[in-house]
Amino acid sequence: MSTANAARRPRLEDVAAAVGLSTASVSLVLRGEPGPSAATRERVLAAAAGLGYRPDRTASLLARRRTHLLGVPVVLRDAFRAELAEEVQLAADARGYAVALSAITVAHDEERVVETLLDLRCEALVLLSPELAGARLAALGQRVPLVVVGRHVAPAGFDVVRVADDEGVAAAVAHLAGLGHRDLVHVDGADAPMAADRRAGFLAAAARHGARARVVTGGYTEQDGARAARELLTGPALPTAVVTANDRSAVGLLDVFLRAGVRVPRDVSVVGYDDAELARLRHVDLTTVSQEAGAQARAAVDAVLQRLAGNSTGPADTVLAPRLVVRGSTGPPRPSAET
Amino acid sequence: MSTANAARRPRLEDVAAAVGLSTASVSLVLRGEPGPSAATRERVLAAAAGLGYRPDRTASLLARRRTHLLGVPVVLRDAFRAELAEEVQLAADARGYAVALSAITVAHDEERVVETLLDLRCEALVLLSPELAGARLAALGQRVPLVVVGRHVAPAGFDVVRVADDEGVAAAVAHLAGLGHRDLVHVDGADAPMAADRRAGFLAAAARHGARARVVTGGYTEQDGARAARELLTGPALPTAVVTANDRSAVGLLDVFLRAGVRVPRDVSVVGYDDAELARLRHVDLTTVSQEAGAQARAAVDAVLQRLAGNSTGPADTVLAPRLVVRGSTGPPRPSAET
DNA sequence: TCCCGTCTTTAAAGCGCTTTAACAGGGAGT
DNA sequence: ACTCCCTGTTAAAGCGCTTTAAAGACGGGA
Repeated sequence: MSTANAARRPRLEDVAAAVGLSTASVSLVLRGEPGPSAATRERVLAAAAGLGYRPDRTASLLARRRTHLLGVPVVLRDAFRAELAEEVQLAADARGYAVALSAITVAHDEERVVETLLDLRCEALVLLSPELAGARLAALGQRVPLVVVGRHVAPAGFDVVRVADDEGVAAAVAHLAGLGHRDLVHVDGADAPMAADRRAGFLAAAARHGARARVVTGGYTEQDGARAARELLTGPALPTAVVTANDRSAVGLLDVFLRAGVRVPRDVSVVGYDDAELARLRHVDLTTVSQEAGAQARAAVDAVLQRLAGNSTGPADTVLAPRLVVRGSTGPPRPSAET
Repeated sequence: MSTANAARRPRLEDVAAAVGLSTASVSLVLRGEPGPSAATRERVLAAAAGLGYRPDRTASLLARRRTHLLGVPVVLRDAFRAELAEEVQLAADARGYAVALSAITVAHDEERVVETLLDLRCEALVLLSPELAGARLAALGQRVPLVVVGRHVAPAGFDVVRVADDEGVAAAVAHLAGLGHRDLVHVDGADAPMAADRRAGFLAAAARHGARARVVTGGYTEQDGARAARELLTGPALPTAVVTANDRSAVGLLDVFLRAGVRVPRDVSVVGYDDAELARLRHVDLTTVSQEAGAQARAAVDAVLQRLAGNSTGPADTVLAPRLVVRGSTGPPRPSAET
């Protein structure tokens, strides 16, 4: 207890003093860099543990101009994107990167959150279905390694990872057609990202299967699905099956159907999109198209780390295959409802 | 273009050179500290803007041993806590603090997330309904300013902000009793945080109103509510009203009820808890008890900043008043179901 | 004219870590 | 015995900013 006996956080220097070495050696040992001998390593590690030493990330980062931090703006209210963010954190973790999340809110739009994240010195950004205009994305891509997930946009100075949404919806339609459905409705995602792909996939697939196909304007929230459901209920005749633009919309739609006495899947089959956690809930038990959140997250992290390492061979558009997950919300159409 | 014409990020020194001042002055100006004259300020600001200068947070933090960062572990899958996190970010923002979120996942338990956040040099932590044992919380509170939100735990080296859950449930019961309900069920939160308070509040209030009161084991997820609903449906007689431990549970319960042909609120009234976003959805339209997320978040941020400033007058337990939000899921009991 | 107080500005010493270049101290080779 | 080359270790110079103690500038009162 020389001068300061206040419980100061131990520094590298303290560890060095404890073992009678220089801070340089200790630094090497602690980071597992080659150089120090086995005996030295052991002593240092023991001393560090004894002192309860934890490196000061800030200082370390300042010194090496690296942060090993990935920035991810999140919309906390969107369950699927939150799930995706979680997967990104998992994937980043496995590669030795930490993730800083920052919430997009009314007071903090996407642009501002990006700045916050950059101020935290994130080395790269992972944007989940960003709403930023293409030009803004390109500009941002100039500044920092970037990967855009879940949006069909031409890669320009950044990478894109997404799922072939048209195929996903096509698989859903094929499934319904296989069950005998001939009158399909798509509650679309209006002008949201990927909505166009899903809509096009629906129309093309329905045509291919010779089914009657209608599109109702929807959106990506439960509200939107509920609204579409009310529209369908007041319309002339219910279709035998509905494919929504995402699971949240499907849940809203289901809810309104149930309240109206429409049984699922007896009266109407419903297919969602995303395979979000809520689709997996036993009481919802929604047939849906999996976006393979884990795979997308891993691909995104890999892409951005490649770019960070400078091994990026030009902007890449990675398109993963979706996967139909059949659950209890789909079944054969009611005989009376056919033709 | 002397040596490095690579687009290096401008430093404080560059700004200083541009205006012919020292870095010290520039630093003062940029932080709005008193000292520099108005004329100087203007010149510096102009130069900084011209160069597109952005301070290096890492270096700044290293130098002043402050980060102005609040750490918040989040469970992204829990919509209400995510909403709370969002409110915390808003509140922190208003007070000049940034928020670092880190996701609690299967691979990253609460304890580990806390370490991650501390490594990022968060100055204080805001824990939203943490699951850590009381002793661990106390230990953590020794290390770093801490506030626990939404958990009824004795403050010990940290502050607690919560809502009077027993009162909230009591208000719900009073509302139902006022409508004429005499046969109530509480689908509780099992052993989750605050569940005991809500359960006790329910029993006490029901007794006060002379209503028949039953408690069914539930939990905080849709699954739990759905399970409880199935249990009620197979039981002897449905109650005329159900109070759940939270909104998610209520939604699961509603869903199962609807599928079983039970109409809400005609056959059964349902009250949730939290006033999460999903309760507000038009098609759910759930009567619920607001936890005043915004107020809790603000109180939490204030408490932890006080503690950080050292003005904390001992551990505080701030208990806010809940507020009943009446929506469409409650109504008078069916005449036939009375008595 | 000189001294002093007020208002600005700055030199320089860190913050805690990384990294580079250089330096001991031994064998091995000649 | 001498040089060469390892291997292991370290002194010292930063990283980009903040902060402190002190120096300048300037005007007013004695």
